[in-house]
Amino acid sequence: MVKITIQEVADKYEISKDTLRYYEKEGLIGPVLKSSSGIRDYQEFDLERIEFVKCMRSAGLSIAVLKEYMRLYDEGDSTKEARLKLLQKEQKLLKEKIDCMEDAYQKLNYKIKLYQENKI
Amino acid sequence: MVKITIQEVADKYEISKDTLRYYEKEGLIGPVLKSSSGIRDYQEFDLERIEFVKCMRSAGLSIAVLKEYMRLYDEGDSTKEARLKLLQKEQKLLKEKIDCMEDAYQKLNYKIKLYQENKI
DNA sequence: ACTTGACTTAGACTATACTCCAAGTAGTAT
DNA sequence: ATACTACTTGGAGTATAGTCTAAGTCAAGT
Repeated sequence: MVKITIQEVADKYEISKDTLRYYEKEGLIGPVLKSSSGIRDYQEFDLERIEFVKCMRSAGLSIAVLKEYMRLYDEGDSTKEARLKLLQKEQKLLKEKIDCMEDAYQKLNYKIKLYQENKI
Repeated sequence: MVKITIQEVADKYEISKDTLRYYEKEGLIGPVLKSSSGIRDYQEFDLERIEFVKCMRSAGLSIAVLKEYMRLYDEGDSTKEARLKLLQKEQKLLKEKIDCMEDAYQKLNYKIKLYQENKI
C-alpha cells in the first residue's frame, strides 16, 4: 500500500497544502487518515471529494455552503432531502451567476468591437 | 436642474451609498460633482459608468482592474491600445470562468439527478 | 431657534478565503 | 550521530471588497 501524501494531492489538484489542511479543518474533506506520526494518507474517496470541492469552489460555492453540505452528508440518509434542496438552490444561484457573466461577456465584446473599429 | 443624489443612485442600481463612495475613492467612478456644501450630484455619464462598473463587478472583474481601466481612460487617447488589451484579457478570463462554471453546473445537475432518482 | 433627516469625512471594522510562520517531529541519507 | 527534508500544529497575517461608526454640516419644516 503506497501512501498518498499531501504534496501529491497538492500537485495533482493544484491546491496548496495549506488550503488542503484548511478545507479539512473546516470539514469540507476528511478527516483524512493519518499515520502514527501524524502524516496524512489520502484515500480514493478523499480525492473524489477534493475534486468535487475544487470544482464547486471554482464555480463560486462558498466554504460555508460546502461545509453545510458535508455536515448533512455525514449525518446520514435522513438528510437526503435537505441536501437535494441545498444543491438545487446552489444550482439556481449558479445559473443566475452564469447568465450575469454572459451578459457582461457580451457587453465586453461590444466594447471591444468599438475599440477595434476605432469608434471609441 | 434636478439633482441626482447618492440615495437615488443607490436605490436605482442597488449599490449601497458606502459602496458608491468607496468606488469613487478608488477612482472607478467620478469624481462626482458636488454642491458648495459637499453634496454629490450624479450626472448622466456618472450613471453610465456606474452601470458598467456594476456589470463588470458582478462578472468578477476586480476593483484593481477596473481602477486601472479608468486610469488609462482618464489618460486619454494614447492609452486606447492598452485599454483594448486589458479588456481582451479580462474577456478571456471571463470566458474561462464561464466555462468552468458551466462545467460545475453540469456536475451539479448530474448529482441532483442522482438524488432525484434515489440513487444516492 | 430648534429639530429632523440626509448628507459629509476619515478611519476602524468585518467577512471570506486563504497563506504564512514558528516550533517541533519523523524518516531517510551520509 | 548528524544533517536534511517533508511533514505536523496552532495561530497570526494578508488580500479583497466592502460596511459601519463617530462626529460633524446643511437645508427644510414647525
